[in-house]
Amino acid sequence: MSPERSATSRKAIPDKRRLILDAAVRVFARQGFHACRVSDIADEAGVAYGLVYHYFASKDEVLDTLFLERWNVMLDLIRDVDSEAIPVRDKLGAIASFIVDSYHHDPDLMKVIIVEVTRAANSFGDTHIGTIGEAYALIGGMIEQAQQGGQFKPEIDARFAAMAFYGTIEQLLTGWIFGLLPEGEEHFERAKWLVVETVCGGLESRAADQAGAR
Amino acid sequence: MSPERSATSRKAIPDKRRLILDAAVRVFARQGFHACRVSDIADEAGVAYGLVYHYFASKDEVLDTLFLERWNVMLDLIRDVDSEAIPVRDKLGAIASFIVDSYHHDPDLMKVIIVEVTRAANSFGDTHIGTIGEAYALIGGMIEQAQQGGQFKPEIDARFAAMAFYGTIEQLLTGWIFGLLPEGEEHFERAKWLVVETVCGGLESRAADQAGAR
DNA sequence: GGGGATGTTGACTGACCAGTCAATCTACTC
DNA sequence: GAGTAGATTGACTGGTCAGTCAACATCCCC
Repeated sequence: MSPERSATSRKAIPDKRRLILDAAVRVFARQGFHACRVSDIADEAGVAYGLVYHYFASKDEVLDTLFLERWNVMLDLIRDVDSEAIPVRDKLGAIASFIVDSYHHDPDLMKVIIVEVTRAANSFGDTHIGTIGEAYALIGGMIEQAQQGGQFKPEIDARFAAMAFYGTIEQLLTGWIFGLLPEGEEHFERAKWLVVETVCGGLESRAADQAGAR
Repeated sequence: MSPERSATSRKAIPDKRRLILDAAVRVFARQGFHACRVSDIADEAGVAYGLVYHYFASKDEVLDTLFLERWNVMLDLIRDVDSEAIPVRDKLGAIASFIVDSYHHDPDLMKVIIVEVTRAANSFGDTHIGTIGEAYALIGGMIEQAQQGGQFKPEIDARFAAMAFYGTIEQLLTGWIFGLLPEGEEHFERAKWLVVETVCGGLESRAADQAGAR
């Protein structure tokens, strides 16, 4: 029936599965994981209730799949960036760009990941703590290297600095998700620059040496 | 029966209510809001199931109460700090200190607030979006003032900068909550300094002017 | 010491929903 | 075109749990 990629996929397996995953993103984003029913996902996807359980063992597994799909892409990107011979500022800029672009292209998915996984200490966050922490650790490693190279000051624990960097980005996304910050192409582009400039360069103007500084 | 503050409180109303709230903090922190039952709260508090509904209209109202109690204390502190005639760095430092100390003194409560409210875009976060946003706005105002005064560079949108600051703190708490960062007196003290130093001064060492800098 | 108000109890109910399953359909093989 | 394997359907079930309520306890005022 559907003309696209019938030649690529040996059997027609992936279509409906993907349909369900994409529908789940929309439903989770709109109602939240706990508040929605599995039937909402099936309805949104236009398939029968039972089909969700043909492709996924449980409601949880649907969210797990969505999270891991995206997070692993990010981990790959971070590793790629890390292996390049470019300044830290550019490395961090590439990561910030990736995350902001991810939100730009699929805000619902990023909303779900942040709201339902990344901060969900008692449910999905706990399940995926290893995977989540890996990203923090990779960024931390990058920063540590920059400290050893003299580009970053050594007195700030690299792990803490990594959290500052990632926390800044995630809070920007949160601001967009909650409608507290202006969205749009220009704002997204500006945000990428801002994250790097804030975390690397700081908010203080270079000219003035603060009176209260040690 | 209980000797403490029987003279202070006209009637013995507050005791059991407080008991329930404190028990709820522990239960929410341990199991999560959605995963726990109201009977868990009652059991933890050592009171009958129905009593929870004598003091609170719903399970939701228990969490609402916990969040508002704490968040309003923070809003008061931010307003107080804002009205003082001290450098921005000290103002931001005072806010960071307050939040870190809050976590130090009652990690469970802060865990619940961050995990269940601050990022819960589809449930409690949405309900309290006004109250939450007020904190961001106050911090943003502080930063804007510092920009006008020349202490902070003007090219970074103050609202975005406020998110960077708050996001950094919240991510540190998240790191502690998930067991990804070391906890303890020294680490908490160090974290306060780190937040301010990172956000105000940046990660880059002053000496080196980056090759890639514009 | 009567009587109203407030505090406290826990069994019960009604709704809700994740997950099951037997039946039906589709597509491909030989 | 019979046979098989996987895809798809949706009615049903079993357990869970928020919130109700009627009864009992305690306190305090007159």
